[in-house]
Amino acid sequence: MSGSDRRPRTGDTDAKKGANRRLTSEDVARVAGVSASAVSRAFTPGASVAPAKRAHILHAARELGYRPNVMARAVVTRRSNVVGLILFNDTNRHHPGVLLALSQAFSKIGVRVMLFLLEDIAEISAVIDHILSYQLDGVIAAAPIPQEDLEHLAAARVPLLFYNRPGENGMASVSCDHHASGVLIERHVMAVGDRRIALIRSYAEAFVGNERMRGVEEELARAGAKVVAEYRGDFDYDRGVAAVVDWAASGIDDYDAIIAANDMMAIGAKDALVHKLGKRVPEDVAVAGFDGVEASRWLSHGIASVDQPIDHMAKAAVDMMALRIVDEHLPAERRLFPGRLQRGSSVAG
Amino acid sequence: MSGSDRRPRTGDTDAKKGANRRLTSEDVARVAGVSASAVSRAFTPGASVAPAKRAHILHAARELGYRPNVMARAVVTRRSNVVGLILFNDTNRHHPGVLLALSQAFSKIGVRVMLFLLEDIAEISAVIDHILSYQLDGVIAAAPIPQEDLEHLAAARVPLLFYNRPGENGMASVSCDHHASGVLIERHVMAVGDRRIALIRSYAEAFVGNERMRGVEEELARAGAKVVAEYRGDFDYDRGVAAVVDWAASGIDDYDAIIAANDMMAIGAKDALVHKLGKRVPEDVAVAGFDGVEASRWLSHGIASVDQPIDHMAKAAVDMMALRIVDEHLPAERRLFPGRLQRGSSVAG
DNA sequence: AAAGCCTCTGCACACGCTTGCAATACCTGC
DNA sequence: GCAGGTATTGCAAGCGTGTGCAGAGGCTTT
Repeated sequence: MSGSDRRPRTGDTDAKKGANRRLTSEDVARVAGVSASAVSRAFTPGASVAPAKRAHILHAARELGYRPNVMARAVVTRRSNVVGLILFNDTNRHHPGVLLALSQAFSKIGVRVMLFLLEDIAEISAVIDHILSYQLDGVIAAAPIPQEDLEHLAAARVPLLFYNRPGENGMASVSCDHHASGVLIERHVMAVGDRRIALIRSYAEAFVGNERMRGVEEELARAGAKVVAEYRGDFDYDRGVAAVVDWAASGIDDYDAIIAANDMMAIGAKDALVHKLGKRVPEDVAVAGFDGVEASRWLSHGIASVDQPIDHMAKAAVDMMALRIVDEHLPAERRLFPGRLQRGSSVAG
Repeated sequence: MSGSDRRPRTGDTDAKKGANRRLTSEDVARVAGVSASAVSRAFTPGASVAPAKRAHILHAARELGYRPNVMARAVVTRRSNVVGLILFNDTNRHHPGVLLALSQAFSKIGVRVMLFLLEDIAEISAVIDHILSYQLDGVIAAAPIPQEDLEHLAAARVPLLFYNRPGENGMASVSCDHHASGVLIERHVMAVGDRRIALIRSYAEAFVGNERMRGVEEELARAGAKVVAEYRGDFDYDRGVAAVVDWAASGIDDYDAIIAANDMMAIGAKDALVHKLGKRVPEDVAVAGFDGVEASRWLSHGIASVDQPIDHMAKAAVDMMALRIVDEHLPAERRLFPGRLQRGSSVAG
């Protein structure tokens, strides 16, 4: 039958500029003997098309290899089905599960992710600019956003959701309760009798690290324990090592527990204690961290930590975003998830 | 021909449905007292606009907070400035640097990345479908792609580039020379006198793992060393542990070196040797892996490995992709990068 | 048999942008 | 002063899709 003749771009009926046209709904329409509108409706769930005709059209489309052009659709519907994800590169490096969880949760509801991995906080304004140009449906930010850019996003009515960040001015957020996690880990450390605590902080602007340490310090003060050493790190393994080495160089060695702002630094500290100072963990010094990353559970580490329920968090973030995309007047919710204590051989008991 | 009477259904020039319109080039045009075309040209580098007028327009645009709608632009120019990145989730988990390097290299040339993190290989066809719908400018795949989908991509003229994969049928690819890396690490292990080798492989479909092991085995045979144990793993730490535990359970303990298909498994194997069997590394058994991941260099691990020059590879991949996007007839190149030996305390010497 | 109703369908326009083309302005030389 | 050239500019026709509206049937009701 000449009807099923596969002729994607020859000039039989129209002689268009066939040169490099892509397949369009009109091509399918011609083949299926319907209008372009019908094709559009066939691809729109719930649209008004006779079931038989829809099947026929979809068949023809498949035959030709046609797929609706999402960009064009986005122009008219003003919905791209793409969200932006802003992450610091070290979030991914220190906790790869976050990206994975978010990406997959979005994938499940058919939303695509445009990734913005920041190396430097200074890039953020440029990134927001791109996001606005791309008319993304929403943005999940695991990074601080300058006031000015917040306003731009608001003006463009792009729903914004903070992940593991405070929802400044009542903005929506999904976060682990890092303060509570700090309290939790400190109690765990105290429970085995350690009272002279050394702290390895994150850099000063890191919300997550600060909250954790705030929790630790409050609980520690409440229980009458003492901070005998402090170090400002940056979430990296190397800084954990450096902390312990520096303390030793300064003659500080009267701590009986180290609490680091994340697992990577905790592991670094533990490694330095064991391999540089020849101490035993946990007998001489206990070590604890946060995040419950994979490496923290390795046989050689066994770091006591506080896990983040990232799968639940990701699901919540994605659900919330989906709702806010549909209804922009939805009140901004702030969801907080409790961390879970992960025991480890780095703290006795 | 009463066609010249174009009345877009608005009574006046303004008074549009202001409700939820976004800012358009026409808005800027009105304010700046020019046509929409002029606005478009002002935003197009190299377009023909008087410099003074361009400045004026850009100023007005900034004042209003206008940004060109990239989706609309993409519809007409057929270029979205977005590429798709297909990765297995475990690539990111085991080697987070890859995503980072690629993402940042693209960012530098103003190209955005749409991320597809696969959990299961079965998802890939659906992903390709999405990619085609989104009319992405190109795709970098660090995963195998079924023949059928390759054809779809080719039909849509979407440039495809394999990353750390064979460029099947002469397709473009950027890859580390994993076979050579295998030879390299095996020589390194042999150099310290170890001749009874135990291998921890990846799963059977993993190209990277297979190539590495092929290199190892060739070199090993050439030098007259022997494979005394084998285990099929999957790139995960746990499988490294399991390999050693399983061998012990089967009474196999005459190997003097373990070579694993990646660092994570090497670390697992080393941890099991030390913490489960009470052996010493490297005195009793040497351990080596591949990738040179951060954790491999930690004090407690010190895994001998072969590093991939991922920054160079990423840059090459991005450059190549950029060229292929501009010129679709560019011959498919296959670039191979040599790995670099990373010494570690897990292999004596 | 006429009226009423529901289900489908195509037309035409909109979405926000780019770009070929023709028209205008400006400048040069004579 | 004018012809000829160049640098800008606006017009209008797309790009590929969604969708309100009106019309066409088909079916039930009276």
